[in-house]
Amino acid sequence: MTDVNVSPPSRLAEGDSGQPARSAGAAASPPLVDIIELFFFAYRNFVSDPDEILARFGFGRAHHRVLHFVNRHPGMRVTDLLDILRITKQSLGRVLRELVDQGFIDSRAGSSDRRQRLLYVTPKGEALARDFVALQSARIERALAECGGPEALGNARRFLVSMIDPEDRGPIEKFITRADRAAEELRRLAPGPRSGG
Amino acid sequence: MTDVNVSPPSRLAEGDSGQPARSAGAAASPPLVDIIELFFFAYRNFVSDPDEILARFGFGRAHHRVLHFVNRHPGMRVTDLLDILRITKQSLGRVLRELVDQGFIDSRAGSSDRRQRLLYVTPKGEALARDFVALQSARIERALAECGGPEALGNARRFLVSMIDPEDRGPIEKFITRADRAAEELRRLAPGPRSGG
DNA sequence: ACATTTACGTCAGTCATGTTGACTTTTTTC
DNA sequence: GAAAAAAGTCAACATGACTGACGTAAATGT
Repeated sequence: MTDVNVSPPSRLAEGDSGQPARSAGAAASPPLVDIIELFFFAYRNFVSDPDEILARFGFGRAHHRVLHFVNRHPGMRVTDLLDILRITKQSLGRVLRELVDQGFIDSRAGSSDRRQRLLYVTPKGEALARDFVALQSARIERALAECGGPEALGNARRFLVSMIDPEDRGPIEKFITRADRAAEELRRLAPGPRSGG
Repeated sequence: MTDVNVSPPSRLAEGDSGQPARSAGAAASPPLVDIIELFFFAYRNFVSDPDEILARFGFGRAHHRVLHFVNRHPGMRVTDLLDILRITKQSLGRVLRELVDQGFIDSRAGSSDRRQRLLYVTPKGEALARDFVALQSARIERALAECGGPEALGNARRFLVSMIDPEDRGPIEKFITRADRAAEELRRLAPGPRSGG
């Protein structure tokens, strides 16, 4: 099973087509431990991309997450955000209040149900959210380009989806497609005032 | 499900021919934002796998990281660990002390340089570290199996490596290969009672 | 030999972000 | 009109990061 070459230094750079060694419970270390570690290091770089910008506003990574998801889903309720982030409303409350106070997020009462607070990014908030997406997208683009073929994007997406708990995938994919569709809609209706400013 | 191409599939194909929209604030969202979000959700699931076990010992994720890396690199110095984890020695100190006090990690003075504290997992610590690796490996194996072909592992590895800052890759790859080689060595010398096939 | 540097540890304080639990207000729903 | 839901708030606490200062032992350089 572990006849996957461990020694050649090029192991990481080259994809290797060795077999994954189906022995889930016990041993099976060698070929998968590196994925565990690469995932750790990659994610650490990934989330630290926005740090410098965040620091300029006195924000942390929690602010980034909140801003990102509100930007992706304008008009979302506080409860929706809690479901996505899986934190308590007390934790969210602090961060959200700062974002609202500093004019990055706007919170309006729902029209059909006035108990709800619907969350929107302000233009200022949208600009910041776009900066973050641009930063992280640049890293992903570079990575995909390094991977070569045009199938790299699909491969990465498939892998990441498969890494998610099956029971979480439905909601997450629904969330993503809905947000993408809404963004596309917006782009069609109001083309192009962006990127100029 | 995996072809969440909600928008014109052109973006990535054009990625190289067109300009990569490098300047912050340019357009270019649709196909990459989903990767950003999938990375977030996937990593969250990934790191929460060991939580239940950790809680049984009153440990947190910091303990997991320390134990993992010490297990991977027996005899590593405290400074090495600090370099890898990129935290301060004060932060590491607390966690490390708890792991030593509870008998998961052993800290011996170096023989050639007696200022050094060389870190080793105890049998108890090794068992725990192996549990964590088994848990996370199971998720990765399942994901790779879902991705289909035998090239899925290589694809994932390439993608993750490419997501890492280029200047970090050398040290990280060196670390991983060295650890793999040492582990292989150990397996050859002392074929444990544990390792299945 | 002595000064410097290195490796490690520790005290003291702070910050960011998470947690529980209890409670209120407003509004919708049954 | 009672119950439930959405949101907000207060208080207390845990974790894991941070800075800065200081101490001690051992290696190293001149």
